[in-house]
Amino acid sequence: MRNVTLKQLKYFEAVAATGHFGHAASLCSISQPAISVQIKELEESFGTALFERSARQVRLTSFGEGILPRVQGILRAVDDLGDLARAAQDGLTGRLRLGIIPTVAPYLLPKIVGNLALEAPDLDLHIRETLTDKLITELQEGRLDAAIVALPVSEPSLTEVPLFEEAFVLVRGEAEADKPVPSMENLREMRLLLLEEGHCFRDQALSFCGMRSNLPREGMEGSSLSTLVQMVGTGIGVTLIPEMAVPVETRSADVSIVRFPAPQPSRQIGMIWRNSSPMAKQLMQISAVVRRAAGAKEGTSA
Amino acid sequence: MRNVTLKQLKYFEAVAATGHFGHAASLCSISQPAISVQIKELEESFGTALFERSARQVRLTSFGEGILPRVQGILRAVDDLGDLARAAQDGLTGRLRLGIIPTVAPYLLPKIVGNLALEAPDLDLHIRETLTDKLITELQEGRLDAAIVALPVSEPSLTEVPLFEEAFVLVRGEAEADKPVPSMENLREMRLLLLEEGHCFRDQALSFCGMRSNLPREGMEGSSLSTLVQMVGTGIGVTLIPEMAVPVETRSADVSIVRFPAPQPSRQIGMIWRNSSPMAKQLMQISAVVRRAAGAKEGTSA
DNA sequence: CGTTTCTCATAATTTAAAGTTATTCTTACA
DNA sequence: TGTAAGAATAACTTTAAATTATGAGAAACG
Repeated sequence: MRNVTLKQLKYFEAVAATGHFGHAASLCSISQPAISVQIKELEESFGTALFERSARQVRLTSFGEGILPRVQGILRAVDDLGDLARAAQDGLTGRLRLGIIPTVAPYLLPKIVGNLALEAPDLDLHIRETLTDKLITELQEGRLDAAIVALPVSEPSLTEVPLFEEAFVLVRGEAEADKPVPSMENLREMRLLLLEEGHCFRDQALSFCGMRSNLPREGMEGSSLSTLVQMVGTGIGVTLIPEMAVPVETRSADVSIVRFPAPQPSRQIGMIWRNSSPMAKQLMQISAVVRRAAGAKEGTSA
Repeated sequence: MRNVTLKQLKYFEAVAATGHFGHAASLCSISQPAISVQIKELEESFGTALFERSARQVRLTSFGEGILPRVQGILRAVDDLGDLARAAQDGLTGRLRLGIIPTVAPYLLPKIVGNLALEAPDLDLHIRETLTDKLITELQEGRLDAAIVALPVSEPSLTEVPLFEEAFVLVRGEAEADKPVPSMENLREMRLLLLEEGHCFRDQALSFCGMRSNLPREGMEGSSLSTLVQMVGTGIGVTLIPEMAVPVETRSADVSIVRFPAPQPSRQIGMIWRNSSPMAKQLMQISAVVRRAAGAKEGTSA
């Protein structure tokens, strides 16, 4: 037995609707024999007549009558697939699983969520905050759709798009507020508080200070920027934090902020996703939204 | 845009299930390129990717994930059509709209209904009782599937199948119970009570008595055999009824029954349906059930 | 009653779609 | 950096679905 096709079901519906092979044919924009043959094959597939043909009339058999609503349901369901597709492709809809590194998430997220809620209300946003390495793994395993990290990540299977440049500022005790900007040498002599191993910002800070990553002394690591700033407030040492974190983290700590003269230390934050991601176009749109949300200078294309 | 086909949906389901084009292909018993091409066309139809192909893995996109359950629903619905067909064709199932003439219905129906309930429990039986002319009209208009009437009807568009031969008996007053069987001449002199115009049995009775149909005198017509027998019981005249009606109609009336010597007057009851009816096979089966239900001598085939 | 008309079925042929094998391209992995 | 895995592409074949033309059966009509 040959298989049932959607075409046959469409023709069946048309004949049922018109009660006339010829009219059904023109309704389907094909010739009458084409309909006849396809209906016949459908009947052979079922092993039962769908229509009763008498000279002047074409009537549904009771079986045909029985399956008609089901057939209509099937055809409608198939059409709906197309509608879904149309809804899904243009505009930002559906689920977006976005990873963000911890040194960016708390400061950027409120803005992102707010902007996306406005500009992409149909987007179902899932956020995951963790270290860069983990984000990359999850991205490659298909458990995330995109991630916001510090560039570059230099994974050949991932596409990078810059979002904004983020300067680092020095956080020191409130007492030193009026002292001059320390030189590099000064900096190296200070007790620099760092994030734990794994945070990319830790490496970026070390790199700026021209230190090797195996330098750190005991008791000088914190698990978040917030902790570091609090530690600075107690006078243990100094630390670096990204510009973006300043308003939030220094609000309630006895610390002062120092901005370096140009060339300012900084890092580039960007968005990454699999090269193979079919959401690329949407992700590009989303990256633009995020960029605007960050209120930062436009990055150049990857 | 080319149309979506059921094949494509099947292949889509297979690839989604296996996460591998090659495996999906062998699952569908076709070659891998065939799957690739069909999936690609499906994606083009939708204007969106269904799968994300990276070198080692094939993953559903969120859109693909979204439509997968719907697609499975569609495929299942199509399979169900086939099941329905199988259920409908063999065995007596579905709706059967059966018409029966009034001079047969009350006596035959109880037996038919009982037997069909046993032998075709899945049959949804609709009964319509009315005059032959109306039954034939409704049959030809497709409002009935079959009818039980007196043969012949001689409609070229209808198939006739004999069910049984039914003798007529004379009903006269109880007082005349011991009188001899009346001759034809006697009969013509009696006041013959008849059914109203339109009943075929009226014509059959008249024909047996060798009378013209325009003979009847006022006040001698009844609307049912039951009425006629009651009238006979009051002594107004005599009547003819079919053998089958005897047990029911003479139970509570002061009448006596006379069976004629051979050649007995009789009529043939049969079943009719449209030549074009696709239920012909089933109707033939049903006619056999009805024949057995009537407990009558086997009729010969039409 | 034959004849015309309506309408579905069938036949012959063409066109289009779907499948096959062979090959290429990409990417991961040793 | 070469090898292997797996999807894509190409060239070609097979199969399915159209088309046009024709046939055949029943109703309708003069």
